[in-house]
Amino acid sequence: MPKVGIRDVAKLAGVSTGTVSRVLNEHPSVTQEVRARVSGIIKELGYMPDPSARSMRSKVSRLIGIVIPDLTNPFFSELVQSAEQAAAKHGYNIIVMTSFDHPAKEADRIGQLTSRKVDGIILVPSNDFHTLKLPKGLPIVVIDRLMPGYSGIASDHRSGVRLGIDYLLKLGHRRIGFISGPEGSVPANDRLRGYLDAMKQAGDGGRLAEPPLIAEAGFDYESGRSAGNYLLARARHERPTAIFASSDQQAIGCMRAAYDLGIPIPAALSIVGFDGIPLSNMTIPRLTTVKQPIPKIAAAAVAVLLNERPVPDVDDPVLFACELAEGETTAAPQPD
Amino acid sequence: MPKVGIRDVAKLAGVSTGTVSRVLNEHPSVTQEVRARVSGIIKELGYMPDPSARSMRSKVSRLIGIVIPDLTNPFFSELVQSAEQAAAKHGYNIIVMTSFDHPAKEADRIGQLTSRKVDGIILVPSNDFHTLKLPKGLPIVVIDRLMPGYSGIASDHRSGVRLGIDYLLKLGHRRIGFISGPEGSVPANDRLRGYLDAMKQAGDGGRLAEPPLIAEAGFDYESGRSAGNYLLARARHERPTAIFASSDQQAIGCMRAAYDLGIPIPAALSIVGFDGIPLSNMTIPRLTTVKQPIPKIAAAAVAVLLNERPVPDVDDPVLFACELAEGETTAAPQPD
DNA sequence: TTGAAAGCGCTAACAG
DNA sequence: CTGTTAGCGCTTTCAA
Repeated sequence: MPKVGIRDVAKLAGVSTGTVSRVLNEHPSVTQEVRARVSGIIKELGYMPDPSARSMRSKVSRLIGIVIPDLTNPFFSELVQSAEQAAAKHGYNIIVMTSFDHPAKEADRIGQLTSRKVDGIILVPSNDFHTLKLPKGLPIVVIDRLMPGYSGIASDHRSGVRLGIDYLLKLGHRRIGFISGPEGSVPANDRLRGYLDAMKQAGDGGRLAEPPLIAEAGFDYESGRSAGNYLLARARHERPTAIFASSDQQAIGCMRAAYDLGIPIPAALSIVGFDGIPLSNMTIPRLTTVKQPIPKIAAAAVAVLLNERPVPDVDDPVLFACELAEGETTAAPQPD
Repeated sequence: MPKVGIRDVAKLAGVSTGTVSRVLNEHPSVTQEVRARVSGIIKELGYMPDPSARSMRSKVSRLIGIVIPDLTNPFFSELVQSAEQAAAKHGYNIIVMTSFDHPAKEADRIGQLTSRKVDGIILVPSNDFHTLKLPKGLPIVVIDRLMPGYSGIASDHRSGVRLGIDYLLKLGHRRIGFISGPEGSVPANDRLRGYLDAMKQAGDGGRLAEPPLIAEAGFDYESGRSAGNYLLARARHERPTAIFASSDQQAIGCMRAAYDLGIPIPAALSIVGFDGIPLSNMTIPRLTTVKQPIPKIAAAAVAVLLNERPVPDVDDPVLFACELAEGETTAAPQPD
C-alpha cells in the first residue's frame, strides 16, 4: 500500500495539486463540480493530508497545549476532558502536560509546547506563578488560577462562595468556619473574599464569631483534614456549626476530621465544599457543594484560542457563574 | 525578531546546515569541538528546530496518542499522567483523547491520531471493542482492557483479586460476595475468575455460599450501589459478610448501599475494592483495596512504543502484580 | 477558476 | 568528519 499523496489525488481527478489543496482548505474559488469530483477521489483513495507538511507551510498545527498542575485532581481532569471535546469539534487536538505545581517544570513544559509550535496554550499556572514568564507571540489563556497581567477565564469564585455561605446563613448558621486555599493563590483569595463579603453583610453589626474562624490550607484532602481538626478542636459553644471549604477535597478531609472527633454530619456540623467534582456525590453523606461550570470554562478557553471569541481583556477576566448543588451535609444548626 | 533558522546557526558557527542537523540529532560523527561550538550558538540564538519540518523529513513526530474511555475516571487520569511523565523523559509528548466508551467515537479518534502521524498509540479500548479494527502499520499497545489478538499490558487482575479474597478468607469470611464488571469485558472476566479461583480453592468441598453471591455491574459508582443493594437486601444469615468489588468506585457505591441499609462497615460487612485510586483513601472508613501498579503499566507501554522494550506477544500480554492496601473497611466477621 | 512552480525548514544520502 | 544537495508533502503566489 504505497501511501497516497496529494499528487495521486490530483492525477486521478485530472486537476493540479493546487486545486486539491484548495479543496482541502475549503477555498471558495473552486467550482462545485471540481470540488465534488476531487472530494470523491479523496474519499475513494482514503487520502489523508500529512499534517507536518501542512503545518510547515501554513504555520498552523491544529494542536493546543494544556498545562495543569495535576491531572489526578478531578477538577483538572474534567477540565482537560472538556477542552478535548471542545477542540475536537474544530479539528484540533490537545497535548496535555503536568507541571506538578513546580514552576521550573512548568516553564519547561511551556517551552516544549512553544517549540512544538502549538497554536495556543491553555494554562492553569502553578500556585507559585510569580516567577513565570510567558512567551510572547503565542496565544495563551490562563484558566482558573488567574494571573494578574494575563487574560484569563475562570468561574466567579467570589460570588460562588457567597452562594454557599448565604445558604448556610439561611439555614440559621452563624458560627461559620472557613477553610481557605493557600495564601497567594488568586482563586483562594477570591474565595476568601466571598466568605468575608457574605459574613460582613450578614453581620448584624459584628455578632459573628470573633476571632474569625478561618483556617488556611492547601486545596488537598490532607490539608482539609488538618484544617478541620483545627477548627473543630475546641469547646462546643465556640466551635463552628458549619464549615465552608474552598475545595471539595478539603471538604472531604474535613468530613474525616469531624468523623474522627465524633461530630455527626449534618446533625452537629454542616459542611459545604467547592468545585463540584464527581467525588462530591460519592461521599457519605453526599457533599453539598458549589459547582463550577468546568465545561463552559474549557470551551471558552478553546474558543478564544481559535479566535471564535474575543481575547479577554488583561485586567478583566471572563467569569462564569457557579451554582449550588445541595447534598446531605447541610442542615439547620442544633440549638445551643 | 526574525525567527532564527538552522541556517542562521550554521552561518554563525561557520559550518554547514548538515553539521548543525547532526549536532541536533546527536549523530556521533561530529568532533567534540564543533559540537560544542554549534551547541553554543544554538543556545545563544535560542534556536528551536521546527518540529513540522523535522518530522516531515524524518517521519518521526515525537508524539504519542493515548485514547481512553473517560478521563474523569481517576484510574485513567492517573494512567495518562504516568504516561506523560514517562514520555517526557524521552522528549515525547502525549495527545489525549476520550472515547466515552463509544466504539464509533473511538474509531474516529484513532483515525485522527493515525492521520496525525503519531509514533504510536496507547489504547484502553471501549468495553464494546469487538467491532474495532486497529490500523496496521502504526504501533499500538493496548493496556488494561486487553483485546485478544493485540499485544497488551495490564496488571494481573486475576491474581490481584485473589490477593483480596485470600485476605478476606484469612479474616474468617466465608460468605463473600462479588460485584463483577460488565460482561464481555476482559479485565472484568479476569477479576471474576480470580474470585472463582480463590473461592474454589478455599471451598472445603463446597461449603461456600450457594447460589453464588455474584452481582454483575458496570465499573461505576451507581452500578456498585445497585449491586450492593442487591447483595445486601436479604436475610441476615444469607447475606454476605464481605463483598469484593471489581473497582473502587463500585466499592464506594456499595458502601453507600450498606449505609442506606444501616449495615455498619466493617462491623457487619467488610468491603474490598480494586484499583487503588486516590479516592480510596478519602472514604470513611478508608477503603481496603487491591492496588494496580498504574505507573508501571504506563511506563511499560511507553517503553514498548519507543522500542525500549520488546513488543509483548499477541497472545501473551505483560502482566504486573497488584498489591493489597489495607484500609478500614475490613475486619473479621461477626459471629452468626 | 485553475495550473505551474517556488519553496517552507529540515534530514539524509553522497561526495570529498 | 563535514559540505552539498535533493527533496519530504503540501500551500501559495503568479500567470494564464
